[in-house]
Amino acid sequence: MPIRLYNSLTRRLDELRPLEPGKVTMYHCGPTVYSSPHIGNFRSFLFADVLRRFVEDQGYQVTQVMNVTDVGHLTNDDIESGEDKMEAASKKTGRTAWEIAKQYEDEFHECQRLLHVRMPHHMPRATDFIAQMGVIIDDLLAKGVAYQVDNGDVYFEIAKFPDYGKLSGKVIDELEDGARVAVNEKKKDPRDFALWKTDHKHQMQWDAPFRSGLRGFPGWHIECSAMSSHYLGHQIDIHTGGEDNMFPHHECEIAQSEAHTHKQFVSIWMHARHLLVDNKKMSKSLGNFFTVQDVLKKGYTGLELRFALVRGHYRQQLNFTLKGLDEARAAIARVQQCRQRLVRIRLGHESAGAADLTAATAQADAKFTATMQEDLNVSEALGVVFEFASECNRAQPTASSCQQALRFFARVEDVLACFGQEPMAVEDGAPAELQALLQQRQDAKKKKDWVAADAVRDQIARAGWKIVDTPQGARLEKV
RNA sequence: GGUCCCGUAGCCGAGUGGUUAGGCAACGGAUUGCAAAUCCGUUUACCCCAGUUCGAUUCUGGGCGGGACCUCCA
Repeated sequence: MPIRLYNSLTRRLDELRPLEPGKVTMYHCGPTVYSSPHIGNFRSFLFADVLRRFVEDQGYQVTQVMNVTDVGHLTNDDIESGEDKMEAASKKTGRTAWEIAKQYEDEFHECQRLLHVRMPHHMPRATDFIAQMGVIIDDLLAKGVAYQVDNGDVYFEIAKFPDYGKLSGKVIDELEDGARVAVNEKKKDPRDFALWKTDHKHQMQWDAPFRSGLRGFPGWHIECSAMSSHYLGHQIDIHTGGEDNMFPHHECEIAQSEAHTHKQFVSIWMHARHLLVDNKKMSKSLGNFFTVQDVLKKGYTGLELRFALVRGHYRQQLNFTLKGLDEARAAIARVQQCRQRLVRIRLGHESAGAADLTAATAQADAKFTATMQEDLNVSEALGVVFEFASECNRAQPTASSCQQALRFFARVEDVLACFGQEPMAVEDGAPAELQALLQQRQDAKKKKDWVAADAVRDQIARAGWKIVDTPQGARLEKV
């Protein structure tokens, strides 16, 4: 069965058919490093991560590139006063744009780690690709699809690229009601977008690679064309981003890349819906704005946050709440509890039964694959996982069945990474002093001294462990 | 104003033209000294109105409500 993915370009589910059999190239529009990454950013990046993991799970060799935008992302692309976000952050803080970029890039990587993201193979910075951008700009000028205005700015000329609008479906009439289209007098068409901005005062400035003497910095869109072609070639299989990237960013990428190469830039465009918080768009003014660190400071783990952000279908708005994180915690515990028991039976710490889970495991595995193949239906796939966990809990399985079931859970973890590693058998992990306390409690229980027994239980709980009583006796589990 | 998406039980969230999604929460039961975990059972579903159909939550049209993009945002 093929993987089918919703392609924003064709507006239907398309089969993933890599240009090179067995290999898949992916490009993801990454962070603009001018502020701390927030949970909405990571909804998109975790979607990309799950996509990569599942495609790899299906046997493809994936090459994944995610850019770091550290220059050129204007606060407004069309207005002359549009300011580079890095520059704006610099003015606000009194630190250099380079320092700011470094700080937030590091913070971004830290968040990736905390959220169990499989690192992309390449995470290039825009500032390291000025020369490559220059080559493309030069070519676009030579081809006559870009033009330079008197102050040196270079713009891509939309009129020379009839396909402009094919991704977003935007057919912009110049005098659209309600849309705030500011007119830059220098541009031939308001939709024309900047490839190069001439600015001698900009902190981050380079000699225009296509014409010396013109100090300035690149436009935002051109970096993605330069970096994706550098690492992945002129044509790539999948390109992702948040829904807001579709227009104008991706539309512009298509225009400049395809005008440059005359080849179809991307086979499948995928866009993640934005995250809502308390059913509202996340914004600082509403007080519902969370960075990744904000959430972790509240005592939630990266895994719990990952679960909460990944569990909904990527093309559906997902409502994030703190309560949702509590639910995530409970849901994760349910699966880990189940795996814990399977591990114990496999190792002989708990008695095995006669139930054969082979068929149930194979069925869950096949269902998991099928739901994920259909446009990454994570919600339904999680349903399969939970149902299977219940099935395991109900059964008194054989040791080898446990082994099989655990392999399935390991696969789920490899793809979704939202439950955690396979739990250890608890005997392997409990410190000796806690084991001694456990024995004390057993003694107290024997004497029916419930007060003493409960006191010991509380003491163990404070150490981060809990007592599990079973018909076979009591044992410790890490909370 | 233009383009588009959504409206499912207390909450979150899949899916389907006729058969239990799932998670969390709540309640009852089993188990337990009491808990925890686990199992069994239960509760309130498909926004409204028309239409198509033997039958619609699922398709079509209209209405109401929420959201997104068109401006920086993942």
